[in-house]
Amino acid sequence: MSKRSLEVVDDAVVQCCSPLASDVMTEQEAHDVARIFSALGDPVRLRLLSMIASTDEACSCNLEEPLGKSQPTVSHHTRILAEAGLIVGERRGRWTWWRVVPERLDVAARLLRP
Amino acid sequence: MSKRSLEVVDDAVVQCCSPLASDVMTEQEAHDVARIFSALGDPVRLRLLSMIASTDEACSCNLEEPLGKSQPTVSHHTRILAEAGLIVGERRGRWTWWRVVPERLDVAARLLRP
DNA sequence: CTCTCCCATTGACAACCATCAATGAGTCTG
DNA sequence: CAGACTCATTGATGGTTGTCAATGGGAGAG
Repeated sequence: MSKRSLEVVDDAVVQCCSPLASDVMTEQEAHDVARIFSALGDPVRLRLLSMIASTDEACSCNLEEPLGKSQPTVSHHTRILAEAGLIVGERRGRWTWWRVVPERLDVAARLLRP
Repeated sequence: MSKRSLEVVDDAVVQCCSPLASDVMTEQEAHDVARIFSALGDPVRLRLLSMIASTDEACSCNLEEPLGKSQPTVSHHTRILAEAGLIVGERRGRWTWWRVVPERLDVAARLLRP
């Protein structure tokens, strides 16, 4: 992992500053949280989430038109948001009803301001 | 934009539920915030940010090795974080010193829990 | 001035992603 | 059952992104 340490010389004396804790955030940890943030990292998904959050429950029939995106595209984005745990969908009759998962949003929010 | 409205029938009567406010979040607004979140949506950048945040200031000399990424890659990621306004870099002598911008993190955090 | 060191930029490439048309899988209505 | 409707899946395509080797541009040391 650290190829430099194979060299014989002691590099410590030429360090410019104190070393950082190498695992402030684990790779695994970072990978998990990154999935939440990258789900939020798309304008269409942000508006989608914002629409769902603006009501208790939102059905897909109302999402497609104001977004100006096709039905497969909206379905694609809702899936990504759902896989990130940010929303959950319930099939009730013909329509699927979506609502946000506030606890999941808090996971991300707590990381931004501990 | 709304092809369906070309049909003569009045679709309003068959709506499954009450319409959503179409601009809960503006397209422009979503576009701006998405840049913050997509900057956070990468595991390497998250660890990078976490390392910088763990000290008052971090110089690049300490970032490359614990990340296990090449120097151009680290430079690439710091630039994206900087363009999103999440960190600022100051060239001081040979080294560049990075620090986080807490206000910018709050912009994102406030969106997650108003 | 020259040499070394740190960082940014460029170029290239593979992997991933957003988008939509077409199609499929269920569900309600008549 | 038959037709209409809602949503998911597939396939294809153009665009974006993460990564590194190679190179460039300044800043400090000698």
